[in-house]
Amino acid sequence: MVIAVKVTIADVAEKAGVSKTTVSRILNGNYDHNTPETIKTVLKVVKELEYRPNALAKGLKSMKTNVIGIVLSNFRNEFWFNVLEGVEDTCKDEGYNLMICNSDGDPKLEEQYIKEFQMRQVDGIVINPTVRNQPLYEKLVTDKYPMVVINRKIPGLHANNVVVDNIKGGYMAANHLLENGREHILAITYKNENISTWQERIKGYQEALISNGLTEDSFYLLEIENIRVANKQIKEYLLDNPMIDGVFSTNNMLTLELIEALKKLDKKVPSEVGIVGYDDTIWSKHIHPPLTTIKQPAYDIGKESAKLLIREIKSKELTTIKNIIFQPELVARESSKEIE
Amino acid sequence: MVIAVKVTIADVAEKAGVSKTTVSRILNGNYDHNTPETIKTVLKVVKELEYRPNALAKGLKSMKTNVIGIVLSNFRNEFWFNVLEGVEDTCKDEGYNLMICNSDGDPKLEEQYIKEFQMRQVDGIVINPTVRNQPLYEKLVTDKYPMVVINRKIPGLHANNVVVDNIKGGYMAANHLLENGREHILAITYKNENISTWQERIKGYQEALISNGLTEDSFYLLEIENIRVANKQIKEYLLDNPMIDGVFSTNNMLTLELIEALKKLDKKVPSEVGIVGYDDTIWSKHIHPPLTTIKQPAYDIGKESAKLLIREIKSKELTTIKNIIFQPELVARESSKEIE
DNA sequence: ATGAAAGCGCTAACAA
DNA sequence: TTGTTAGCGCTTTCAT
Repeated sequence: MVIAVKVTIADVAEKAGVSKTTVSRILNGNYDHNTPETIKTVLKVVKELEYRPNALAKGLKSMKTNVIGIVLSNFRNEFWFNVLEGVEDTCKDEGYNLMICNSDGDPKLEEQYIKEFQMRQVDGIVINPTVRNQPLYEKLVTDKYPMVVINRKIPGLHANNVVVDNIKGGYMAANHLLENGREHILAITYKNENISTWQERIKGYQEALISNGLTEDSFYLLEIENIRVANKQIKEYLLDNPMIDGVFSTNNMLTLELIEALKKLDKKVPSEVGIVGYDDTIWSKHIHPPLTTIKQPAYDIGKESAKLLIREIKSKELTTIKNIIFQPELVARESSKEIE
Repeated sequence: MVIAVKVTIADVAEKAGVSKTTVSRILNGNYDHNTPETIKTVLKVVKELEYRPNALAKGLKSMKTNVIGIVLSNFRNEFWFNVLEGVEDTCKDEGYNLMICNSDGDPKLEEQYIKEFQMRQVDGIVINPTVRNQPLYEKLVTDKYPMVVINRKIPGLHANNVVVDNIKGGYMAANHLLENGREHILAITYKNENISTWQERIKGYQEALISNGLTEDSFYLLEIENIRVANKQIKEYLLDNPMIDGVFSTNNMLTLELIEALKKLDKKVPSEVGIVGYDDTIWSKHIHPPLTTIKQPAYDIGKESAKLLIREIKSKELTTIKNIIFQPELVARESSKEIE
């Protein structure tokens, strides 16, 4: 049995009878000035000794780690896993590794994690911002720390941004319900004044109503305090507003609660209430009735975000800030079927 | 505006008028031998300069990074996200950061990722093994590389292992169906000869049938080649075996396909066919009819795995290998309701 | 074509 | 109580 001993470049050099420099050069593909024999022996010794470069030492010299970090605000939503898969795939393709953490929506935690990433000399970060850390984000920008802000907009922040057109998404949802004969459409969203995602989806909803000739009097908006009270809030709202015949849910967790609430109240979908949800989750088409959703290209968002970040990391010159806006898509199913 | 410049311990030392050693000591809490004034000035300068230690340099010295790596085989299953959340929470509590990658079930990729983790001097790894890399796993064990194998057993491998009792899970599922009047119970699983997870769930299913007085003639087993053909395979099987009145699905993705197939065949759940699925996913109780499932404590699995790993990392002496077995739980809902 | 030596930022013996 | 120095494993300039 071989006792595990860490083998360094010096061991390789010694055994191969050359200098560390030579080994380093060969390992890094600077073949140009080396004898074929030297190359061969060195490579052979590397194999024999199972030498693996120490990334720490390498990084210390070059101040590059080939690691990017991602700060998510939530591990409970399928959407983020698809994003993550995209990010991970890009990392694999580009030779990066991925550090991940979960701010859980807490700005303090977010700040701490970002600082840890920086201490670890992570080459750049992808972040779904809590939006409560404006000064921190600003600092990252002025420090020219490679960064991509994802899924949310931070007002006034001059940073790479990858988002989906949420106004459009909201518009499509509400418009679809109107087209299918609904007249009193409720929009359900999380209560959070600062998050562009929710604001925009609601804005789109409002625009759809207006462009269909309705007025502000026809806006029905329910803001959920948090997921735990969602069910209760929704039931109460629907009881107080029995005219509601269509619901646009801006979040897939809330959609599940909505369905639950409707079932409890014995309101039939779609005959009495039509539903459009957000995010075409894996279960959307399997629930009863199959759910009409606004689909977001989560995987591509992740993929492009990481690509954008790595592009910025690699480019020596100043890269211009880039703004990628993906388009949502309506997937029509039974839950929003036309009222006969 | 301040130009971003990386400030090192030397900068702090100089500005504070002390040596690097002193700064280092104070930063690491070795206050014991320092003047209160020294401490105060140093800390003040650290603040002013916004000094952040370079984790690379630190790690190079100590050969410890306070990073653990996790190798998942799948980013598409809610189960893993709950596991991940548990891991991440433990990391946060214990001051570790997390690197993540996705082997996607590919042994080659898995091996590459593990080696990368090692090059990065990751302190330890959590892995859901592809099971096709036996020599690699053995080597990690003999090298005493801190590791926790999760969710699957590797035969003969003397490593920390955190799993759920899958035999019990399979048993509970089948037994529950029998208790509720089902007589011809199909078990659906992925075709993969080597994965303990599937084998054990099927074993439990068989044990349940036998202990209920049935014989091997009553075993109905469908092995799915891959998720894309699942629907087709299931439909064909059910057509060929119309006596099936109960189905145990060993995986939540397959369950969705199963439901789809039953709908297509116009078989009513639970009146004609009773269903028990695996993993109490977020949508289980919302689909139609609400799904009876075998629930696994995914979050706790993640949490305990990371704790176990970090315990091993921190312990100087040889730790004894630990084997944690979680118990599954049956969540009874409508999909398996008794035949009247 | 190859090597010696300096140095990345930090810690820790050892000295003072 | 504090500082000097060596060195973690690697890359890279500058010699040769």
